[in-house]
Parts: sequence; C-alpha cells; structure tokens
Amino acid sequence: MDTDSKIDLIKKGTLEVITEEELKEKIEKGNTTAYIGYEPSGRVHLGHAITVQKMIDLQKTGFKVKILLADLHAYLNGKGSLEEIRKISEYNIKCFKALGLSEDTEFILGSEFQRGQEHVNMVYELATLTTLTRAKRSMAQIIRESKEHKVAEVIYPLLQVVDMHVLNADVAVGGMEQRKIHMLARENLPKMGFTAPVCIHTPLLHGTDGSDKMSSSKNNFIAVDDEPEVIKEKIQKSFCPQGQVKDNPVIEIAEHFIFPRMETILIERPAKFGGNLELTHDELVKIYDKEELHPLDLKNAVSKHLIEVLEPVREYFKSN
RNA sequence: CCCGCCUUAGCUCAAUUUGGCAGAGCAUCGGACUGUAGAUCCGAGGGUUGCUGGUUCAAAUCCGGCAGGCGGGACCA
Repeated sequence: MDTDSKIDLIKKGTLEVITEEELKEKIEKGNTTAYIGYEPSGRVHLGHAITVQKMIDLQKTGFKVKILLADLHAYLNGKGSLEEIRKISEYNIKCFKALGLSEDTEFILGSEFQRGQEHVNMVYELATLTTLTRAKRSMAQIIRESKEHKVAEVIYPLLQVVDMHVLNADVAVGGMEQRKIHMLARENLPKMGFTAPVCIHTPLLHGTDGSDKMSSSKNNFIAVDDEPEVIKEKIQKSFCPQGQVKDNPVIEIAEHFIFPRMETILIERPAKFGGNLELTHDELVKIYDKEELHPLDLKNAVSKHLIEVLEPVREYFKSN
C-alpha cells in the first residue's frame, strides 16, 4: 500500500484528520503508534465499534495500536470504584478483541502508569498552562451529568493529554466528543517540549432513540455482543422517520457497519410494496430521501445484515 | 471553626406554614393509531421522603445527632 492509499483508508468514514500533512510525515517516517482510550463501560456498543474499526484500519496501514482502558478516567468521572471499573475493563478487552483487532494490539490499564511520579509531575505542569475554563469546556460532552462539579472533572483532560505523550502516540483517535481535549493536547504538549499527536475524529453515532449520542447509560445502544433477537428488537424500536436521511440512526448503522463490508445491501420487500431491491449506499440514500423506501423495509434489511456483521463477535464469545 | 438554607420516584419538583392515605410533569413500560420508530391519545408500574435517635394514637412535616450539597461569615503571621 502506498502512502496515499494508506491516507485514504485512514480518512475513510472520519470527520477530520488534524492534520493530513502531519499524518503523511508520520507514515513516511514509519514505526508509528496509534492510540485510543476508552472509559471501561458496562456494554461495548456500536459507538465504540466505529472507533475500533478505525484502529483496525490503522493496523492495516502499519500502525502499532495501543488501547488504553481508562479506568482512572472513569473513576475521575464518577463511574465507580477503581476495583469495579477494572473488572469491567476485562470484559471490554474481550469485546475489542472480538471486533477483530490483531494479535499484537497492546491493551494498557490506565491506573498502572498514570499515578507514577513522572506522570503526575507532567499533569501538574500542564495544569499551570491550562485555564480552568478551557479544561471545563473540553469536558462538556464527556462529563457525567451532575450539578456537583468535582475538581476531578478538570484533572481528567490533563491526564489524557499526558497519556498521549507517555504512550508515545503519533496518532490519537476518538469520537468528536474528544475533539476539545485533543486540541488542548495539540496546543500544550509542544509548550512542554513534546510532539503533539495527529488527531483523528470519527462521527458520533446517534442513539437508537434518535438522541445525539449512543451511550450505555441511556439504554439507546446496540451492544456488539447482543443476541440476534435483541438486535432485531432494538432496530425495530429505533427512531426512523420516513424520508429523513440526516441524523437517522438506522441509516447510520448501514453506513458505518454494512457498506464498508459490501457494495450493496439487499432489501427484501413484499411484492405488494414493490419487491426486492439491491442498493448501493448512494442509491439507498437517494431512494430513502424520496420516500420510496419504507422505514420498516429498511429496518428489516439493516437488522439482518447487522446481525451477520456482528456474528464473529458472538462466535468469539462462545469460544473464549 | 461559626451561622443560614437545602436533601422527597430515574430526573425536575409539589405536599412542611396548620402532623392525618406522599402527588405532578418529564422519563420508563404496555395498549390504540399509523405497513417502522417518533408525535398524539389511553393506561400501568415506579418510594427505606439522605441516615439515625426521639416526641406523638399518628411524622416528609416537630425536636436532637450525623452525612452530603449550596450560600455567607470568621481566620489570614
């Protein structure tokens, strides 16, 4: 694969790469590392899977992938005791592996290195460079909802910025909610004499209820290890206005999980409603926009295909 | 350290004045209506009233203690 096709693959399905020029330099330099951090979560869902797929793309282009199980971050975000969170992270690692990351993926537990002297000193230094407003703003889409704002809330982004340096990340990946923390890193790591990573942001998947973000706490997710009946039921219950492509979770699932794996989707439809259709992504969008495809037919097709796409995950769980 | 206010369903809050079956909105679940979902109707579930001790026939309500939150004061070589 040449550099340009690597960049194309990396960019595919993302909202932004900051910056593409730097990415090119990194690739040409070689021996590169890509990093992403996840707060351990009770269920690993399609929102997580979008970024995991991107890490797999990065592996295909020669990146070493490090996945941070950000237990300390989750702790700072009020998700429970470190003990409880660590336990969940074991399950998360299993989910990530089941999604197809290669054998040499490195999984790192945050609390095992983030409390060391060197790390803490860097956090303090960064604290002197970062305004309180900026730190709080960077957490707007990440912090657990609460009126009782804790100091932990502003330590969180600082810790994350230092992680990027310590984990030697050439590239940092995250959903768009991570953008402001990433920008903080790009601005402040150089001030500390370090190199800031290239930042890659993926779109956030809407919840099945149509809300802005799929999230395990809101029960609007499809888990990667959900059983076929559950997937079918959740898609059946999903928000899906007729003729509306924008912000439509069912369309998004097709875009992010079906079309990357196949050129066309087969839509099975009773003859009285027009019979079967086989559509490319662009055709699907066009025909749905014109209200020539009924949401229920779309849902049936998407659940059938999604169930197939996630089959390897369920298989992995059966044998591991 | 001192003073005041607050803590009730998953969430936001009523009911405290005058002790008398703990309610509403939103959310959740179910039904109706749509060839999906949502919206809209209709219905249901949901509670250790922060914890604890007391007064009382009876306490969310009154009294004491504790915890947490918010605000103020004091201290400031």
